[in-house]
Amino acid sequence: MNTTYYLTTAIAYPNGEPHIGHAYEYIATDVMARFKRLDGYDVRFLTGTDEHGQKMQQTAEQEGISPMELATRNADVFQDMDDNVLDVSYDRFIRTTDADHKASAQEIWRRMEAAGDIYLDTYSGWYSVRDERFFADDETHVNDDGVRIATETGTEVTWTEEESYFFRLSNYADKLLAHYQANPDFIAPQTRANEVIRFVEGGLEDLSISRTSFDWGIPVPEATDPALKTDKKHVMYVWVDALTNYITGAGFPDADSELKRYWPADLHVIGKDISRFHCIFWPAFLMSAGIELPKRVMIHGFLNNEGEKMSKSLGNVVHPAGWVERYGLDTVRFFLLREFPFGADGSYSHDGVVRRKNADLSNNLGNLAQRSLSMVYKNVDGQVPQPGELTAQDEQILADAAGLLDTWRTHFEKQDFYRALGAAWKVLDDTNSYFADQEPWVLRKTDEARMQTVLWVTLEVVRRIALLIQAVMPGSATKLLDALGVDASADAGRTNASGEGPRSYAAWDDQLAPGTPIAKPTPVFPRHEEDE
RNA sequence: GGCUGUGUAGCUCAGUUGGUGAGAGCGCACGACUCAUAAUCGUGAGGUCGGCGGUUCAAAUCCGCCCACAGCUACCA
Repeated sequence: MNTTYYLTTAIAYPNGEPHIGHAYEYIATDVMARFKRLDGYDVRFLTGTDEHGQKMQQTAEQEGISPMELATRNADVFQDMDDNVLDVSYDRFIRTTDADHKASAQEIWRRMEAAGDIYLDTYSGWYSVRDERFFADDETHVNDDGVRIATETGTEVTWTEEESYFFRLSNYADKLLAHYQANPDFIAPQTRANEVIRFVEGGLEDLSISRTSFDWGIPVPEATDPALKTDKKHVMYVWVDALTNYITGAGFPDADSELKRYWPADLHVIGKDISRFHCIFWPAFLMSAGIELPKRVMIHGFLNNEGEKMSKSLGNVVHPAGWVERYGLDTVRFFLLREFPFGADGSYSHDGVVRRKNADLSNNLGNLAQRSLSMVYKNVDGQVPQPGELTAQDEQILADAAGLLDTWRTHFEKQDFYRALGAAWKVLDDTNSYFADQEPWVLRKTDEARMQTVLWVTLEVVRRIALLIQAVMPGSATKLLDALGVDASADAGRTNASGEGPRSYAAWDDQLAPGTPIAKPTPVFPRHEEDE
């Protein structure tokens, strides 16, 4: 059995249209999943939607449909984006309304209760009767008439107390800090880890983890401890429910599940807005329930539109489908990972995307493949050339390309797609220099054997690059490998079948065989054309 | 306010434990080539390394202060 690799995206709260920020997270996680599959791991990739909560219930009521109907409609939008727009290779699209998830969430609750970490008390806060929800202190203000109102909705709020179950988060600050210290890669990037650590060092308050004011949620299981009994009907406060999806996806609580081997998760990929929930609440819940902790939480940044936040009011929200239609899926996937470090905020613009597409994809990679394959097609009888004795320059560029897999493995361990791609494109730069320096179009007339060597070396570099970028641009990479005459195997990282065969990383050192037929090449990465 | 971090060529950024005359990519200018998707290759442009002061034989790299910007400062997800 191969080593397992279990990774997840955050589950989306499907109360609106997905935007490019959602796509960013799904694409990055997909690239990670594909890379690991190509590298022979037994991968499980989970994504999905977080469907409970008061807001969903209210929206459904406004629309005159059931919460489940609303949730299904919106979950379908996200799943459709994964399937038909972004080509996300998830293994399961989990919904928090799935039956096995309900059982899972109730079981982790029972275990936290059994650990003595749950008690009954009252939750108090500023409550808006009109909005039927609580507001945090800083979400309210006192208006000119001396009335406290919710800033967001402008409705009056009153100090209200509601029965609620609490989780003894305050007991876990020291344990969490010890865990962070012992596992320096648990939270990345470092700057986010610092924020989390400082926060925990400041002390943790217990957490309200149930509500009675609405019922669109997973029911809190019957208490076993008499002190926890109540007549009121509680549903789980959303974070216990939502976070638990990650273990549901690994078969919890079924001890015999074949999915059990995937836990603990290797990687949770999330946005910076929910780092606290994943780096503090989630590990505390798991510690309480006696479940192993995930190995790493990678926190990515947000995307800005030409330096400005995306917002509906500015009208600059980018929808993934529109981008994919305009630039092409592989360009979008490449751009998002190549343009800025994962973990830092990024800024995108039309010009930026086009620059990457033309300079990196069409010119640097696409044209290198096209010029070398064209020469092979025209001058070597349409088959992979026969290399002769290799010069120091040949050896150098081949060695640089050969080293990329280890470079990628190192960078991917930290989800540093930016540097991984940078390293690959450095080799492409050098290969273009090599090609120009060797002048195979001159050798064609002066030294055909040498020309064949140069072309073979170039094709070998392109083959390795193509193998690597299957993870990032599965469609284009497949075309490239087709053009090189590499036998098809599996599906560019979409499934675990990609871990073997001539297109897997197991075949990294299987050089192109001279004599293999090469078809007449056509450009794999056309330049950007704007239809105006 | 507190905490954390950032501030290096037009743009995006690299710059290990302080030490060859401060770098890359993109964009730009000029030149070369013609196999190739008007692609590619070479050269250049001379940036007080945010500011001031200090430590040192020597600092972008250490210390102090200041300025600017960003993030975090708990229960909407």
